[in-house]
Amino acid sequence: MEKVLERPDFEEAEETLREYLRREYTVQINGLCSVNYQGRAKSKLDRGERLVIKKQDSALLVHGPENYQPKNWQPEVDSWKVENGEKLLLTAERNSPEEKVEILFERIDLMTVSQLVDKSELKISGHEVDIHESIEDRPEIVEENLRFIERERETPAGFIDVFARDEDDNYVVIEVKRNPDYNTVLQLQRYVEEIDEEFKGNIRGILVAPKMTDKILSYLKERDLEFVEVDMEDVITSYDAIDNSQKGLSDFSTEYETN
Amino acid sequence: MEKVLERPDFEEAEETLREYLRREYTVQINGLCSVNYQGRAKSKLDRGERLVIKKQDSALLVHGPENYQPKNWQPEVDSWKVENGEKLLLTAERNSPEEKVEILFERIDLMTVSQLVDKSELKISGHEVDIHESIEDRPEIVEENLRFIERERETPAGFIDVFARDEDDNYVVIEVKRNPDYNTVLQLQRYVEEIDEEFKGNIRGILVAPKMTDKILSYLKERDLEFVEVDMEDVITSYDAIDNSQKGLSDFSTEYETN
DNA sequence: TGCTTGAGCTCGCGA
DNA sequence: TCGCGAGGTCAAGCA
Repeated sequence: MEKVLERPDFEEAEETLREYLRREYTVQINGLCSVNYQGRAKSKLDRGERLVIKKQDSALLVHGPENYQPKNWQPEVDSWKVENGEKLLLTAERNSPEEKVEILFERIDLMTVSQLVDKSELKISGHEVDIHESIEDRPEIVEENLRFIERERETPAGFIDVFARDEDDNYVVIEVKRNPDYNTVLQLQRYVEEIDEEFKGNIRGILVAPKMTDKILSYLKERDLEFVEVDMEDVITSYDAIDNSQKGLSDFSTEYETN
Repeated sequence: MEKVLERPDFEEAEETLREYLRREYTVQINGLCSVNYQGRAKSKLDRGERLVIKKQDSALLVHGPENYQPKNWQPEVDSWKVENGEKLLLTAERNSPEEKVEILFERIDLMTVSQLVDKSELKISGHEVDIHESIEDRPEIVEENLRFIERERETPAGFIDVFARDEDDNYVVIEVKRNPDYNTVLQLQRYVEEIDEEFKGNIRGILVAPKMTDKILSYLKERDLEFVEVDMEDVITSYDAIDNSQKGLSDFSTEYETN
């Protein structure tokens, strides 16, 4: 840690901010503050104890004691301002869109400065594209004897995810969605209509998704469309587990229930 | 701050976690760690310096040095586990959906515990509902001599935001969207068709939004639908600005450009 | 509890 | 730079 200041006065806090409120540094501030935002919308947050974080790309987060999401934020700040009077006012502005966050500190409990070094990229599997690749590798996930014709086939209504033929040579339009909704159904319907225009015959439409609700299923049935559930277990690529030098530690562990 | 531990060893860190890894406490950890996630998807994040936050509602955030969003997280953790070996392994699980985040610390630079008190609610204006209320109060924002008939009118295609008549007694279907897209256009079209079924005559469809793109505008025109831009300034309610005991401080201030 | 929808969405990709 | 779509979306509101 570059700096750890407990209960700094505003002079010290101001000075520290002036020095480290640029890129390269991560600044964390625990303190009592109120926050105003104006830009795409407008918000006001009265005094409360919060954790303010300025990241190294000038992202600003104001986290309350609860929730995944911050109460206020700014994805990328263009310019900072520090004003020290009876209270300490930190202003973060950005230009596009034009917006501003003002944080007025009445008390600072802790201010830390650090330079986080993190070159690792998050490797993640289970996105929509991974479903695509899975069914491309193994079309039988969707249906036995399914043959691929084309991927990303263009129609006037947009791009069809997968275009195929089944074992009876029917054309099959496949739409892949991780989180399907009503619009997905309408879109699939439009694709089927387009293909029907082009080829006539018995055109099948299949929605491939890892989960489904009864309501969407009924929308599909109303339109003579089909649903095939894909198991995400089949889709997710396996990574090496965390270094397993930790194995056998379970004896030392204790579980805590949170309420 | 309840505790501020610089460079604690794993014994001390483990002990602190066991004591404070329950609700009511906010725990912040700066350290070198790697993170595995498995649940709705699967991810692996190699070693790097990060800020780990456990909030008072048991939300877990793993923030890297950049970005608004955390690299890994868990919205609400049901059970925690701490294992101390060569490294310190923190496991957070939740039941629905079933998923797990494992954080393996190789070094802890700072660990702090606090209890944030924040009873203030965020007051925010500029949501879609605020646009609704504005045009309900002052229909002339959309068009002169527009008369309001009904809000949330049900049709087989869904609920119409605002149903009205213009000065020539034409029926007007209004769809309000903060962030309009192609689906918005299709939806409006379906509403107009439904109303046309019911009433016949000249049915107008208006999309009311604070912003618009050329593409969506052309979709609208293709379907003989209209667009009215609403100024968010007219929509946003004014709150009291931050306490202005700070006025006149600008002389002391300095601006910093972030690269 | 499950489903639907908006979000100051954010973020990444592609034109 | 803008537009589009996905997200481990989250979170609120309502049935």
